[in-house]
Amino acid sequence: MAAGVLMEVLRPGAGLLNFLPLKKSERPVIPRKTIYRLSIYLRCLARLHENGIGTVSSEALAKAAGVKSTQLRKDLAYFGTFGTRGLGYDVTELFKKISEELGTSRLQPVILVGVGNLGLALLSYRGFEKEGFEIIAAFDAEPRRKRDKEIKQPIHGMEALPEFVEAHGVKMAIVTVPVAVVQEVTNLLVHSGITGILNFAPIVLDVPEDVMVNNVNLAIELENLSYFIRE
Amino acid sequence: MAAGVLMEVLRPGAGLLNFLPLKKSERPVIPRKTIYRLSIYLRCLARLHENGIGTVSSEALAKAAGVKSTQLRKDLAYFGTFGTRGLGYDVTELFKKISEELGTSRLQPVILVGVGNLGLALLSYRGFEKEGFEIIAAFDAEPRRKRDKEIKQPIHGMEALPEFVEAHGVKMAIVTVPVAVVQEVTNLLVHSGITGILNFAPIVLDVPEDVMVNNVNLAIELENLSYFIRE
DNA sequence: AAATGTGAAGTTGTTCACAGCT
DNA sequence: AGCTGTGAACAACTTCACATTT
Repeated sequence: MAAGVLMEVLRPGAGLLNFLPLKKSERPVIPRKTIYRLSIYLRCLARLHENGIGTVSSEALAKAAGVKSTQLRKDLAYFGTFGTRGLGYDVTELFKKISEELGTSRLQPVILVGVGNLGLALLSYRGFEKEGFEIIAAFDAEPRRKRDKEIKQPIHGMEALPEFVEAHGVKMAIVTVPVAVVQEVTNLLVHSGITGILNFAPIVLDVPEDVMVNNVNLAIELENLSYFIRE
Repeated sequence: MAAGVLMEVLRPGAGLLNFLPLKKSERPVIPRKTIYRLSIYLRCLARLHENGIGTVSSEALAKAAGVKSTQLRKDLAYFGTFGTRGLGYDVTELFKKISEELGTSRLQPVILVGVGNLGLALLSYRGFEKEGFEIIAAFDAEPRRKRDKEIKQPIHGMEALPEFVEAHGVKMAIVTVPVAVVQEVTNLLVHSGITGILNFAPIVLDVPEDVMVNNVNLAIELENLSYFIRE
């Protein structure tokens, strides 16, 4: 599998489509786009593995991921050299290395805020767990309201959020609340200790420097498509 | 060469972070990232307008959009000059100009394929219509299956798709089918005349050059967040 | 012979600095 | 005085070309 998209990250003050967050780790600084592609490579490698393929060339893997082979090799070069010249890469080993680099080895707990249409769908979306994330709880201003659908996660009121986040050491939140309240909700999240936000509201969130926001804006994706397909 | 089977062939440029489709219109070639940002500016302008603000400086608008003011001005420069020096931009006028440039003035019909969890949520998602898109119909392999939720759009069987697309002149499709069938569905869509696809499956689709695919991959978004927020 | 790894070249995108209007 | 518009400088990213290894 693979295929990433591009909803780029917006940090207030830096801009759309910009670069690395300031984070000055000792590790080599890896460009954001490379990180994105590493996720894609990971999914392609998973498919190769499922099909019993043990070795792959940069050419073949790049093709599956939709990039040039030189780019793939450059991307890998940021954090090591794993290939065998004349042969290619060991699928399992490369998977493990990229996985380590991305830090996706462990299961990450995530909360979701805003149990409306979209939130409800995401709560039962299978795609997350398979990739190492688990939405462990949901929060909503009206937790008791009847939903169209049964979900396995509990829905709490907003007032329970700070304590829950601290108690469970949650660092990431998916935010699917209406645009009118999203900044307020964000403030609460940040205050509670959340440092990564996946935001579905069509607005640029104001957050401190050490908090990262990834925006997913479906209307913009459509608009973008519509621009490029017209004559 | 046992690998051939799952290597998705894709057109150069498909996938993540790619560039302009080859489309060489007479119009100035505007970078993809700029187009993305234009959509954001548009939404900021709409909010300014709602708040009764008639004039805005590049500085202020850029701040709302999360970019630098020079970038905003450069973006606009690709297709005209609309500001008044010493004063700024007329909100209504700039909105209109960007809207024209993006071609979002008219309402675009869209179909959705794959009425599962996510598809169902998107069908009742309010965010689209407000931005000029209308999902006019849905298609699914099991159109009669009972859904958890009432929606206003009709759900047709896959066999009805080609005729419908032609009859209604639909150009864009949102694809929320399982990864196992997404390529097959894509082939049908392309064959039916669809040229813009918003794909939620975690795989790189194989499409002809004149078809554009935007991928939305939520697991990758989360993975990306998780990478950048760790210490 | 086949395929990786990488410096160098090339391309694209962003920011600066300031000229030029209003 | 304030703010836009833009060439030039800069930075990031991609691709090329090829030396290197198996």
